[in-house]
Amino acid sequence: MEDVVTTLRRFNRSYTQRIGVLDDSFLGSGRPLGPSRLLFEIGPDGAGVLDLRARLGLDSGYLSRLLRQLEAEGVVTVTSDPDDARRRVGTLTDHGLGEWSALDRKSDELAERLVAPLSERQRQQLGEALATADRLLRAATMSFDAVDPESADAIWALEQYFAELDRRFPTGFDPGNALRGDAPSYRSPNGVFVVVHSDGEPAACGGVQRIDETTCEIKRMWVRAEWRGVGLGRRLLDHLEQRCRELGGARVVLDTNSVLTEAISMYERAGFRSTECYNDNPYALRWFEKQLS
Amino acid sequence: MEDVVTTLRRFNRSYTQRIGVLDDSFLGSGRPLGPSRLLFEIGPDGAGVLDLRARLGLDSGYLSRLLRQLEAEGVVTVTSDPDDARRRVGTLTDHGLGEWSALDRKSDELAERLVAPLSERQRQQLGEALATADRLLRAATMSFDAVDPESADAIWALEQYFAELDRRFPTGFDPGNALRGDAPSYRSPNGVFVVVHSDGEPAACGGVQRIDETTCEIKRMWVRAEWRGVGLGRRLLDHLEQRCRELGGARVVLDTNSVLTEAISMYERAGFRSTECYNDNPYALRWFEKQLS
DNA sequence: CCTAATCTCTGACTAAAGTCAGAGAAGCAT
DNA sequence: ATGCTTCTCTGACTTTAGTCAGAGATTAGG
Repeated sequence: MEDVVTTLRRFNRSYTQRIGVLDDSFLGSGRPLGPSRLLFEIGPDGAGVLDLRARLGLDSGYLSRLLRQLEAEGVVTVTSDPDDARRRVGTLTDHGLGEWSALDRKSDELAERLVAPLSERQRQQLGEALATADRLLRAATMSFDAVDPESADAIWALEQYFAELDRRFPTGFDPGNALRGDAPSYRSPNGVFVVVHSDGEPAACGGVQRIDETTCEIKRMWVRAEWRGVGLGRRLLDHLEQRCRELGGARVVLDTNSVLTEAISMYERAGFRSTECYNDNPYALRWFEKQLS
Repeated sequence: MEDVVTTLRRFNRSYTQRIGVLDDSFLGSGRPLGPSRLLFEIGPDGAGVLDLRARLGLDSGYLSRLLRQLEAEGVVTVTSDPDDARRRVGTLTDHGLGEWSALDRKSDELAERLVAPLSERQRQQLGEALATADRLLRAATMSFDAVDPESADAIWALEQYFAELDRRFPTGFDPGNALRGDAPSYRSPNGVFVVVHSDGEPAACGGVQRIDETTCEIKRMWVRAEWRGVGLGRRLLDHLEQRCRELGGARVVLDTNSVLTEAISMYERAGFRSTECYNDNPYALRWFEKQLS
């Protein structure tokens, strides 16, 4: 069995040679790759310039110029962001929307032409293989970001987590004022709140707080449903353990509820051992600890 | 189940965003992408300039300049091709070989880093998915080329075919002078010989010759062992049928031997029906025909 | 209010990635 | 030998894809 690095490199070489045709949809449009990519990325919903910079990896000066160009061509409108006048928002004109659709259609056609020689069964196999590869490569390229516990992403993730607990606990779950009240616990110097991002979208979260001289507690671990099954929970757990070490913790504890069976399984596999009740959390039925080396 | 075009386009977008890191192996080498790609493509075995042009899609003028640049840097040597003094061959100097190795190693490291967050099982899954996708995309992008039956690729493919028949026939197979003697039959205006290429390498072959006013015969159909299982035989058969139509045939015939069971299966699935013996081929035991619409 | 940070824009510029025309040499067929 | 095709190379040039500096406006925090 060949190793994945070799396979990946071979695939990459072969794929980029072939898939250039998908990236050629701008040809014939009278517009080079850069402005075409930008037009496509603005899309029917429009996009903030700061976001476009991040997504396309472009310098603000260059992006500004490209936008001016597209404006001059009558395909894009640039306005100030109502929430922050320093920022700009790009939207497509009607003409721009027509050009966007033409690009989209052409890309569809090019992709269709690429797979046309394959039988129906092969197309299905290809689709499945690509979906698997996509999922795993996305899973491999997530970023683990320490964020403020009251930031938009943190709030959103916690709301999802609490809603799930409410659904799964027999008597429901009432977070009370945990969202805002507990926030300081997860800020420096005695805590941290981590959101895992995939393409800028929150995929998981978890918090660590120091509870005494040698002990840290992991709380609020949650993985978005669509990202379960790719080992993200385990990686987040490992990451949070490392955060505990960085906070000076020699031991890490956590509590959980018996209905969260897959989480308990994961903790045990990660070396957590049952321990005595260490807090008065009304929803906790199991308590775990682990010595950090 | 989502369709493969949508999946492919999504994969493409996500993949090209991430895989840019693999293409960054030239960074820090003091050399931009173009010359780095060329150096890599010349490789430890060297390469002909005409071949490099095809592979990299570059203008001869620009390629000449890049080679001059690499020569000046002492990493490449350019000499005339001994077989044709108009052509050039590029080879790596010892210094160039060192730089090639460094590039190769760095690409390995970047790929390794990309998949590092995945578990062993996930890496295996990713490898399998990529291998499947690679294989199918390669299968989808083969070229069906009419070639001279005495060209190098045609000769090579036929030699492989004959060797396989020799192995599979109980009493062996002796082609006699078929290689050269039959060649005129597969040339315009009454015949054609097709080699299927994948990345410039022969993957399959087959010939069509007109045998009377309304009938063409398909012969010499062969698929390379490593390309079996992706429907290439069937596509070649369809292609050769089309070639028959282009030669004015309303009916197509072929002969085969009973031990070639998978071929017989394919013909039957493709609408060929058993017919009476139409020739004196000592190795043929089954004869098929099909009306072309 | 003040200060620092953030975002966009414009001036000025560079490097990279090429294209096209045409010349010279080599190869092939008649 | 002649004429045509093929390949590379050089001159001359253009477009694309940017980078960096710094100014002006806005926002946030103390």
